[in-house]
Amino acid sequence: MPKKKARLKDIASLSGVSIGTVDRVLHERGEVAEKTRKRVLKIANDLRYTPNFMAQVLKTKRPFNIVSLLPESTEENTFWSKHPLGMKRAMTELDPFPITLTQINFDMLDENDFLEKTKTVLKLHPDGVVLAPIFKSESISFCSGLKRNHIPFVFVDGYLTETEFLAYIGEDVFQSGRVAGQLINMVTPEHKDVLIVNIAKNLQNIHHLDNRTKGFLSYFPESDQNNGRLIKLNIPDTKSETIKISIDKAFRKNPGIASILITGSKSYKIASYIEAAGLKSINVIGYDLLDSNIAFLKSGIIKFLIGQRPEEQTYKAIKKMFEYLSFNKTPERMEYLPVDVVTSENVDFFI
Amino acid sequence: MPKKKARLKDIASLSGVSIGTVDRVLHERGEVAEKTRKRVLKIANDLRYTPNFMAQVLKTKRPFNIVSLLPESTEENTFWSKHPLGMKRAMTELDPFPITLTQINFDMLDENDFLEKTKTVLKLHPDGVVLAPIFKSESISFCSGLKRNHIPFVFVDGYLTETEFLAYIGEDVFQSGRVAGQLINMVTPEHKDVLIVNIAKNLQNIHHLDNRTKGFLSYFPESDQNNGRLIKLNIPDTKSETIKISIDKAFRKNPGIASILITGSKSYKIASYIEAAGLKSINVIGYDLLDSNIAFLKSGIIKFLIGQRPEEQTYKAIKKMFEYLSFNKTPERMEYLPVDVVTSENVDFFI
DNA sequence: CTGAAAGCGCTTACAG
DNA sequence: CTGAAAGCGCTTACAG
Repeated sequence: MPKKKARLKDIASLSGVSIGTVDRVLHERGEVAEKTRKRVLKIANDLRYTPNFMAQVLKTKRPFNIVSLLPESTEENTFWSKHPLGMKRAMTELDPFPITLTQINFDMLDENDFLEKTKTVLKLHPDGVVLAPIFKSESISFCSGLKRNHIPFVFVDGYLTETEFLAYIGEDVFQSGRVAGQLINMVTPEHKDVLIVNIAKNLQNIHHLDNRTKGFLSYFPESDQNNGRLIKLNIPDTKSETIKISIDKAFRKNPGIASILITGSKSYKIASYIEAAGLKSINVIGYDLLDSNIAFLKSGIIKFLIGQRPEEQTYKAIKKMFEYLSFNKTPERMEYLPVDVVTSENVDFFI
Repeated sequence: MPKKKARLKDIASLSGVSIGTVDRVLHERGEVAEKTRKRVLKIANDLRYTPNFMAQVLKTKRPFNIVSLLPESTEENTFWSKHPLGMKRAMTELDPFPITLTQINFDMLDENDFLEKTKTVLKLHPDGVVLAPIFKSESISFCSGLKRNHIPFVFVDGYLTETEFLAYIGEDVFQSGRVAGQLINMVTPEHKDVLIVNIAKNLQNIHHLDNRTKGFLSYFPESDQNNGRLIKLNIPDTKSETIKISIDKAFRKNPGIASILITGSKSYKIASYIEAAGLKSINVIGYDLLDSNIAFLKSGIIKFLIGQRPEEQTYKAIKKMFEYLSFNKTPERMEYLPVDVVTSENVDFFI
């Protein structure tokens, strides 16, 4: 069974031609008599020829340059701090291959900065681009530019159906909302209310969070448990003071609240309020394994965090782009990573 | 920054020697004047030389033979059906390299069969072995035989501290018990009881399940919630009839039971009973994503399944063994895979 | 339309 | 102790 691999040489000698001719046939470079072609093809097939990968790579020296365009991680928003790690891991694995990666970051609160950075990317003449399409219309026009230049691109974190992206690697946002719905439903006592909190400064985030909220709400009609109310609260600001005031008000209006879902990654801000207010019996559920969230998970204020494997997103994005460029391997277009349910007892495995 | 990689040739010309000499220095094959050695080493260092992986593999043709020794998947126990898939995935990725894998399976209810199969393994003169040490004393003596023959071995599913294994990839069994404890604690109403069920035919399994049970129980003293009792039930048989009788009895004796933990992979057997008895409000929590368990998860009878990524265990075992054999890369010795919390809403991502 | 040859970077056996 | 050369399997430019 582990019979030796056939080589060009084997095909050549069996077909009575030189390896040059065999290669021409196999690579469809033409200039081969039809009769020869057929014969060679048949023998290659019979021998189940597959090229020796090592020799191929050793020989073809064309280097590919990948450029990533992602939001920069800030103190206010550390969600994006994991993404570079995934790219680093991918690049380490791909070290033997002739590829380079240039990482460009933009300010996710500033569309003009994004526009600037797209120009920087184009100037680098990338062979492939990995990006997070935070700003919708700006991203669409950037992607159509890439398309015009025949530069393939892979999305992480979100995707735009308006563009011809090579692949998307990331969360199934709607479904991650449903998972939150199910978890909240399990831990909320009957007839108690649930508060759904959106904290978002800009429109882009709101769109994303809306999808989660839709998924979350979609869980409930089917469920026979829990008849409490689902109360939505939008907080258009990330300041602790604003948050405190909003939540205070919500609690006063709705004394039946037993659980809170935070649709974005800032659950630590709510948890911090809950802790200060001594509301230990409230179930807090949020998203993303930020250090500050994990601290509240471990101290018991946050019951569940839902993870979306940011590091794996970029890791896979780089790998897929590489395989596409180097070996013409067309990737699975939509790859939804698992929605991880994380508690204080299993969180250590995820960090 | 992506400056071109240094080659032997570069080092050779800078040191004023031939590439043969450079190679001798770098591989510590001796027969080099100390002065030359030092000079070459310094230059190699300055150039940050790392060998071209592709060229190395292309040249060194020594094939490595890995043998796996795992329980066979049976109709009664499909847990082991995922493990071959992980090995297959690893082998597909490693297709370009000269390795072979021979899979040997044994009957996990028959120690004599295991002993027979260990002989088969040795006869294959493997360069490395991947095994699940189900039978403790038999595995220990087999492993010491491997050791004597300088054959490295990697454990999956469990490990034996008595042996000099190269690596373990698998669950943190105790911690997976704690995760179960936490989940049960979250969904069990106050003052209600929890039933812990061990279903095991043979001693080996009991040992494994005991560790989970210990982890499970360890969760409770710390918790301030839930003051119900924790009732243990051992069922020394996997027949549905025996199970029915045992559970019936447990329920009659303890009407306060609100939740059931099954410490092994056979929660579908309990779920089937619960469904038939119409006990919809009982929380059932079990382990492992067997098809039959997943069916009950989706139908709502099982609330949580805890997954241990069996496929990833063997995938990583093969990869680590390969990297050790081919590139002398000593792996992380203990690799605990994440304890996955799986519900009906996120299960599809895991299969 | 086809073949012979050089060369990718490394390893190894051989000659000196 | 050191160098020159062959060869792993493939690709590519060149000669005919």
